[in-house]
Amino acid sequence: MPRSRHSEALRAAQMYYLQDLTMDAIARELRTSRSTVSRLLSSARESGLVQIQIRSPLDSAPELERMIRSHYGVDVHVVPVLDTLNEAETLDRVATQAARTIGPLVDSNAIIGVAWGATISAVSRHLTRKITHGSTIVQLNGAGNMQTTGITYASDIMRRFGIAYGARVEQFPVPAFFDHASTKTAMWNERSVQRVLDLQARMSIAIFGVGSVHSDYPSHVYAGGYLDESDLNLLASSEVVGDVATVFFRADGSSDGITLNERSTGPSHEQLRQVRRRICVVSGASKINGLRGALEAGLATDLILDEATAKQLVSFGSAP
Amino acid sequence: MPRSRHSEALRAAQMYYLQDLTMDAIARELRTSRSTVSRLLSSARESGLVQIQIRSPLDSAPELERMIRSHYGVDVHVVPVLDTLNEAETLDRVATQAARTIGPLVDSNAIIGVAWGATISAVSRHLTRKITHGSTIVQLNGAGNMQTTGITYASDIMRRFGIAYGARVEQFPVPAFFDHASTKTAMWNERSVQRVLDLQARMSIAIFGVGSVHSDYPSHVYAGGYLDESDLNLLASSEVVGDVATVFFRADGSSDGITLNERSTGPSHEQLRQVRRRICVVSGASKINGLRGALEAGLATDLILDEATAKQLVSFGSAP
DNA sequence: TTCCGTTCTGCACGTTTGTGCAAATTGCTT
DNA sequence: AAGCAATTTGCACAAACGTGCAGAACGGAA
Repeated sequence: MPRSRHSEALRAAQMYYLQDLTMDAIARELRTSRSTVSRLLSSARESGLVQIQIRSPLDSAPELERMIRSHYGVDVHVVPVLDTLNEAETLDRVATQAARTIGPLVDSNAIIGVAWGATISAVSRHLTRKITHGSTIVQLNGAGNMQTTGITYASDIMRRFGIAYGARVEQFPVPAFFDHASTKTAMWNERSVQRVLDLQARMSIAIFGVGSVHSDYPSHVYAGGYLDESDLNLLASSEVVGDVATVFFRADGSSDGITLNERSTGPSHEQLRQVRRRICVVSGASKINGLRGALEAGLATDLILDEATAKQLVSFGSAP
Repeated sequence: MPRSRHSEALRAAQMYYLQDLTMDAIARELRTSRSTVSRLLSSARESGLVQIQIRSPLDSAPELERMIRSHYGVDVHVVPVLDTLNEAETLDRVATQAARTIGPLVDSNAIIGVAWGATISAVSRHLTRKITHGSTIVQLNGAGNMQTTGITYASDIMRRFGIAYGARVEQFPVPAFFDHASTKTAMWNERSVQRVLDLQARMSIAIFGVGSVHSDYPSHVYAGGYLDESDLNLLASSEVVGDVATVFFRADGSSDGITLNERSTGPSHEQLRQVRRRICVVSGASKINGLRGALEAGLATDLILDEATAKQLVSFGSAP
């Protein structure tokens, strides 16, 4: 972090990536050891000084991407992963690639809405740093539940985003679901809450996963003590297939008349669709139902998902 | 270039650069050998699929860059090079970095004006591929001289630019200087020439070096049989310090009354200054006089130069 | 100044990556 | 179908790279 180290890292990065010198040659010019140069380059990469991106010309994008793109109208990034890998490993790789894909989209003065959940948590752990000015990270939905405040879990995610982009972090200190819709109405008039809602209304980027009701690997929302027995029955009887930021929808993307949403703290689908860039990260084919619903609802503009799930999506999609 | 190889390269690049797998792991997933993966990655880099760039946040840009930027109002990229290296090696490194710096600036449908000379020739040899559509490379000034047509030399440069960006190439088949201004006037009315002039008028990017009269290592223009004895005397008596694309200027940037310019085929300074992005590449401190003149004339918006020359520029600049 | 905790450095080693070469494959021609 | 030239592959080796560790350098606090 000291100034001269930073500028040495810049020099080293220029020589390595722009002039194709070996670390050895750079070490000699910088009068230091090769291992130091290796470390300088690591830090240049980590601090976002070196940006590596992959631009796949649309016309050479694989079949899979083209089909999903044309069917759902989203910008799609399929993460190549062997179908045989376990869920945890797949998640890790999707998250790594998602973090790197998001990086270039973040700009100065952006307001970035971030949901919480296993997927986004994994993404937050792989973010690479990029210096921006005046950016804000805003939490999309409350995280408290009946047993715990859930605050640390969600706030760790938020904090990691904040650090990566040098952004201010705005938490949303409310439960995930209110017990009574009237409490929500009351809270929504509180000025502290309104500040957060106002930021959400001005988001330029939203980042979220999806929850799926019939997932082998149930989302936090369905398993973590956020909903009680009667709530779960309610979901079943409303034909809910999944959620985005704790707001539920059916297979056709509709969400009207799902009473639980009146007690949820996430942004309504209508509001979410106002956001210019809405990035959905999905790992694991068991989320396919939730994912399809979210896409039908038009919640995402960008979709990052593993190859196996992408294949599922296409095989369903071709016979609607 | 075959389709499947291209998409294998894309997969490999995603796994390597976006998921941090080793080549070994990628080889296993792709059911091929590690060396093939190594080659796939090379081709992904060469074909411009992988873009590596270095974004130096302005506030941490080294002293040197800030001073030049504020003094001359150009966007400057100082290439770190030991002051002790010989000219040829310095040129090679400046050219490599220049080529990589130019890459990201080239877009589809761009019209790119390219001058010729030792510096730009070196740059052309280091270009990395980037696929664009509908771009055009247009030669800025004629290359013929009294002994040879100069065509192959200049056209090699042009061709390399064309290949790198998948662009159409428009040569400018005229001598560097006419013997008589009247011939130029006549030629300028030819439709074949007008097509080129029209393209030049619509350039979005211009790329050029500078010639310097008092360079140890004189430019092609001053040594290559383009000018005769009396021309050189003419330059001396007009206090010319250098040229850009065979159009001459004095130390203060002025070029009025330099009669040789009336016979030159390069774009007038006035015309050049219309171009949105004007990239000047300079290697070697002996070009300092020409460079200062070019900057005074406001010919460049972007300057790429080696560190030693940058230091010279600053030390002059601070005592104008 | 001396002490101690922290950060940085270079070494040595193991890992990862690039590349010349011969064999295998591909694509085209006859 | 067979032949041939051009390309691609895997091997084996050499070059380049990352990192744990011990010692050096640094930066306060006493």
